[in-house]
Amino acid sequence: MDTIDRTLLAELTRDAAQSYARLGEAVGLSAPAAHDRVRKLRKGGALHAVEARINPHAVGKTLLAFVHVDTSGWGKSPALMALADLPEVEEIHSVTGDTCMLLKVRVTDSEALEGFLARLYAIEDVTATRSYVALSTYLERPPQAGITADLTIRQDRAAR
Amino acid sequence: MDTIDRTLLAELTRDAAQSYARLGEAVGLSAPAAHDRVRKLRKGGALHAVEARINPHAVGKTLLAFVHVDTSGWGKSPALMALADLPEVEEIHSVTGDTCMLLKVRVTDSEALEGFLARLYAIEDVTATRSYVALSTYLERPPQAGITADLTIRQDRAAR
DNA sequence: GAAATATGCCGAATATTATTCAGAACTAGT
DNA sequence: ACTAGTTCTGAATAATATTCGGCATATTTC
Repeated sequence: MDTIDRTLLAELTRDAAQSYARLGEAVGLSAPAAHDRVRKLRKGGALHAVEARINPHAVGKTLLAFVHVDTSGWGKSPALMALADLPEVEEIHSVTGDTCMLLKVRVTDSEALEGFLARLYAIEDVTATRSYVALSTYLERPPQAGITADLTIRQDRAAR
Repeated sequence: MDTIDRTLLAELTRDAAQSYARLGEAVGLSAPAAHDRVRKLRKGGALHAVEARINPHAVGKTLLAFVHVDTSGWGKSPALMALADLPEVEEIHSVTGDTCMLLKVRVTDSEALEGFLARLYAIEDVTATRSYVALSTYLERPPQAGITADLTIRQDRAAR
C-alpha cells in the first residue's frame, strides 16, 4: 500500500464511475496498470464493493436517528443482532461510555421510529434506550482514504 | 418513482459495478431502457455519486468514535462547520436530546482522537463533549432503497 | 556477485459494455 | 379518433475493460 494505492482509493471513493484511463492518468500509470492495482486492492480487502449512494429522502426515509441501547448483558445478543436484518438499521456498534450499543436508524417518520423502538424494547436484554433524532445533517460521507504526502508521481514519471 | 426505479436503486446500492444489461434484466427491461431510467434517477437527485467503499482499517483508520458536542448557541457555528473540512470527520448532525451536535469521527488511534477533541474544545461555542468509542462494529451499510412490494415484472413481461 | 525468479509496467489487441438513434408501442388529454 | 408526450426496443456505434506478450526493475537464491 504505497502512495499510488492510497490515491487510487481516494479517487475511487470520490467517484468510482471514472475509467481506468482517467484513473491511471491521475497517478501517472497506464490504464492496465491502474486496473491491476485496483484489482489487487480489491483482492486484498482494502476496497470493498462499489456502491451507489442514494438520497434517503427520495425513497421516503426522511427521519434519521441514533439510538443508544442499554443492555443487561454484554456482547452480541442474538436478538439484538437480528436487528441487522431490518432495512431501517444502517449501523450497529458496541461502544464505550454510558451506554452499550449504538444504532443508526433511518425511517420514514416518527411513527415508524416509535414502532422500531417498541420492537427494541421487546428484546429481553434491552433495559433502556435513548434516541437522538437528527434535525439536520451537515455532513455525511464515506470513510476517506486520506493521503498524507503530496503527489509528485506524474512529474517523476515525466522526468524519466 | 415506481417499483422498477426502486428496484434499480436497490440493485445499484448493492453493487454499482454491474452492467446495464444485467441491471435491465433484473427489472425486465432492455439495457438502454435501464440506462435511461438510471440517468433520470441521477438527474432527479435520487441517485448520488457512485463511490467505492474502502476498508478504513486498510488506510490505518482503526478507531471509530461518535462524539456528542454541547454548544452554547444553536445552529451551525462557522467554527463547527469548519470541522467538515477535516478528513477524520465523516458525519455532522444537529440532534434532539441531551446534546446539540453529533459527530462521527474515524481516526488512526486514541492519540489522534485526543488531538481531535482538543481541537474541538478550542472552539469557543463548545461547552462539553462526550465520546463513544466503538469497540466493535456489527453492521455498517449505506441507506437501503427498501422495496416494499414483491417483484413480478419479469413474469409480466414474459406473459405478454 | 551472478543467475534465477518475481513484480510492475507498457502498448497493442480483443472482448465487453455504454451510449446513441430511429422507429414502434403505449398513455393521457382534448 | 387525433395529438403530443413518454417509454420502450433492436441495431449501430463509441467508449471502455480486460487480456496478453514483452520489457525493465527489483528480489531472492546459490
